[in-house]
Amino acid sequence: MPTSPGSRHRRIRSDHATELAEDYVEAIAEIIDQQGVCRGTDLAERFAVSHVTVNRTIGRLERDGYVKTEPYAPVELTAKGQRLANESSARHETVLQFLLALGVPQTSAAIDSEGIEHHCSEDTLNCMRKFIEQQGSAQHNT
Amino acid sequence: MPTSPGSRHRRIRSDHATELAEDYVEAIAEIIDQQGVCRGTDLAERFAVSHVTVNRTIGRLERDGYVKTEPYAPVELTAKGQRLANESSARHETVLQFLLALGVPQTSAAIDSEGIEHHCSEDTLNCMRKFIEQQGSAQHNT
DNA sequence: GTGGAATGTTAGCCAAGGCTACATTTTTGT
DNA sequence: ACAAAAATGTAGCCTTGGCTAACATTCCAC
Repeated sequence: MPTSPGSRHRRIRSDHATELAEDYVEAIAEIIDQQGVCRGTDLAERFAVSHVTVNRTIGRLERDGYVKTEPYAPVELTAKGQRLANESSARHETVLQFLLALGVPQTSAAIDSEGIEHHCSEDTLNCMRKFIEQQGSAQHNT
Repeated sequence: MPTSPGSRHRRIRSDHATELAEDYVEAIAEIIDQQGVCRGTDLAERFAVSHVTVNRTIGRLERDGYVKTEPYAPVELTAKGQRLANESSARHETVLQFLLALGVPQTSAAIDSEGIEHHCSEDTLNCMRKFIEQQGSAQHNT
């Protein structure tokens, strides 16, 4: 048992707390990018939950400063939310590209990357980036 | 957006539901292996939660058929629980060895592997195993 | 400009996974 | 043997993240 017992699990628990937030801001940014605005309904469909659940989750995101909402208006990201969305989506992309470079089939890579992205330290992400590069240049010699 | 929207997230949510169970049975098996028996206190310390939380989690595990308990007695795994523990710990080990082979520093690898192990499909695990083997044999040429 | 569809809100329910405080049982040390 | 300490159990509370049902608002079409 290296490092203090429990510390790792505390980290995992706090990860969980922000996972949903990350998924939401990432989705919101993507939807705004694609469709101009993001409505609750879009998120409900995306996450396959009821619009009520979306509503309350958005409420927590607003409480925590990630989004701005007005009644009956589309959801907008704050600067903080935008920042989190960017980081999150960059991380997601890294993990996805890494899995593909590793040889994981598309469908599995897409699914797994969404679960894995929330649990990668900078160390791990760096190694993934390095691997992607190496694979890219290795293409020549194959 | 390949595959039906939402289906992935449903999967991620149901993953979450079994994550704790996997972590617990894995820890229980390990503690029994090391110390002969596993008490609630051991788990509370391991996961850095109160003994009350452990107690209730164990209750759910018992309800779901993973463990057997008697009041004031150590926790024991059922066959089902043992099986899950074995699978879980094998997966954990694969992910850990993979991260190390990738070049991730020990500490980060240990932490990340605990979060990642729950989100890897068989496809991904297979690719990880293949990579570990290749790295192993590549040692010779370095 | 009114009615219906789409969207948003509120109320109230549930389970999981946290907690503290207090009661009970078991173990341990003298 | 027995008191103190450690472990376990119980009661009751909280937040998150799900849900349905009922109601309110907005928007578009006609």
